[in-house]
Amino acid sequence: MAKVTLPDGKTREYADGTTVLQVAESIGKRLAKDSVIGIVDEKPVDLGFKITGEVKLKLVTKQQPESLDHLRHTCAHIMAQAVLRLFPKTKLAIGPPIEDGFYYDMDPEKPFTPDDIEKIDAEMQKVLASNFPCERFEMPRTEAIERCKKEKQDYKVEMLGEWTDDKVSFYTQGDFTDLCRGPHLASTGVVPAVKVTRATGAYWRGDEKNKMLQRLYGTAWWSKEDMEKHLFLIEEAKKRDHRKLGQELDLFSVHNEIGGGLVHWHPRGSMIRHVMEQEWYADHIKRGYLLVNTPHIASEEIYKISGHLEAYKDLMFGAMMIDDRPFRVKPMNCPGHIMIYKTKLHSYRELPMRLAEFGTVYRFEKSGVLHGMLRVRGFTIDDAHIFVTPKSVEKEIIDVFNFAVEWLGKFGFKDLAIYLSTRPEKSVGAAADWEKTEAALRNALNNAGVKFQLDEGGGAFYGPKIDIKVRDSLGREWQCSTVQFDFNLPSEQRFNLSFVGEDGNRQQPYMVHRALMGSVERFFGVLTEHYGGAFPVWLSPAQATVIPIADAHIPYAEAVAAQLRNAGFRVDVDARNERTGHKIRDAAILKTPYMLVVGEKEVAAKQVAVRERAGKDLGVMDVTRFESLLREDVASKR
RNA sequence: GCUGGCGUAGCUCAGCUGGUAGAGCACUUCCUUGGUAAGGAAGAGGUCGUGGGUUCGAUUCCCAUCGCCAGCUCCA
Repeated sequence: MAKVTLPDGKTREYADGTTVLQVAESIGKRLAKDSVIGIVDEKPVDLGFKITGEVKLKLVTKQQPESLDHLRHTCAHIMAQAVLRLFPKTKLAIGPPIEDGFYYDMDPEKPFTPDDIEKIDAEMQKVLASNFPCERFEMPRTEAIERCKKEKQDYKVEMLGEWTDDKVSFYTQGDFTDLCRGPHLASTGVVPAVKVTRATGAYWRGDEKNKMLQRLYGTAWWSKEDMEKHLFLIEEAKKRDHRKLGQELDLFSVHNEIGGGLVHWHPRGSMIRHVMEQEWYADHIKRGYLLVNTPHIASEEIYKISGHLEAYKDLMFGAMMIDDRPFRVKPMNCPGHIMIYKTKLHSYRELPMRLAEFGTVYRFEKSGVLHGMLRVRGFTIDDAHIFVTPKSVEKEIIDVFNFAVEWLGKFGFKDLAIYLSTRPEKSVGAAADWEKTEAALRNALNNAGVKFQLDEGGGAFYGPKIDIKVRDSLGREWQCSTVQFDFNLPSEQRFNLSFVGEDGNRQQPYMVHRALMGSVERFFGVLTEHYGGAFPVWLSPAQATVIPIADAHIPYAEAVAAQLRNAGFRVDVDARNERTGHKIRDAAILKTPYMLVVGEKEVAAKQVAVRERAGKDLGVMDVTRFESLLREDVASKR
């Protein structure tokens, strides 16, 4: 007798060897139809799994999000099956489900072309149509190694050699068999919607020392509509790509002749940056930060002291000789701020001392990682270094964290991912200090009630950090804010910083490195995608465009613009010899928040006809009335 | 850096198997003075990323190189 306990606590009895599917059928037709796999005693199993003895059973149905993982896992196998049919000599590596889809890493004789992808996709449809049952069988691991050797599946042999299980499982679906832990869908025909999306390279086991394999990506869903929706969202995301918008909206450019990863801010982009910087300065001054400015190059000597040459060398541009001394372009702003701190003796009463700067740094990033404004070689950090007594470091860290959250909120970033990043491989300082400071950051976050994830080994070389990441339109996470705890640079072995304590003795301060935006370039890129280029009024490079209907109305348009500019707003006049519709369209494409149409009637009444960028007509109003409308928008960061 | 793809006018792109280039938008001029997402006409604009090679001849084929794109690795 098999005794099955269901999630609701009820127990049912079946004959030994009853399958999971049969149990589902005994409960309800609908349940049986929607069940994808079973979970027996916490272990996922196929629907065909035969139950014996006393077990707990949970059925995973299509309605549960995790069922998609199993669908996609089976799809990875179906894709591999299609590939082997078309390219029999392909060697298979691994094929897991991922967010929104799956991939399979493989080693074909020739890399896949876009044409191959279509063929593979078509072949997959045939596999679906055949509705092969996915059948599990087991064999001893040693036997499995022999089998895979015979089939020349080198990567499977390698994996099997490393496993310790005595028995391993395979799955067969029609003409295809693959080593796999399972579970799988009952048959290939169960898959309603699947598509191969792209092929790229990927290192075997993610290690760049290993061979580069071909990774085929695919996506799969429980309905065609879900897949269409997903593909549509991807298309929409492409429209928001900051590189595309950067060109369309005339925000920035990058030039071959000057070099990759070196961003040129155009007037419209620079205006947005300027507004952000002004806001930033005001917020920092309000919180007692002190503004500083430091040079872009420095003698190597300083980077020996800081440890950059030791731990950060690969990311620094090469040395240039000046007066027979090697100099470097700065990769970080901390040494300069530290030197300012060191110019005099400080009392504990002065701390925390917060030195802030928009510091432009240059880092040598490998050419393949450069990406618009999000990954560049020269960028400006909205940097600050806070010199703080050990006693108040935890409070300062929380203050900074809250400052960062408030700052991101101003730009509509509410969905944040927070990480605690611990000691990296290349690091300086004693292990005990690392443990102590990691614990301090953890405490600070816990005490503030912040939920966070751990990023093992993701810290800076001089200390652990708290990172806040935001998502771009393609779902990629980008690090913006960072709060870093540094006990290394102030130490005797480095810059030997001190302050005079209450007892009159010299003590060593801690440092907090922090940035709210991280890189201004990256932040701007993410922001552009976030708003889809439709910047809120307070940030928009042009807040309104005055559109005279005919040449006769140009003087009045200029007068309106002058009045608004006088009031502190950014206003253009479109005096081109074009029809009104044309000018409206162009302003809409540039996503200018307001269009002020002025013709004969407006000139006579001394008014403007206001239209929003999305098309809404706000009617005719006095210029002063429009002025207060703008003022409200700016004040509320709309 | 690695694997694959791409690189034609300011932008978006056409150009089959080799015979030195085309469209739309943008730009300039003229006509038009037009009321809420493209008024009309004419003109100008390219050593087809760069350097080699094959060929009587290369934007087209081959090699190298640079850049961009998708990922991998790495990272703010």
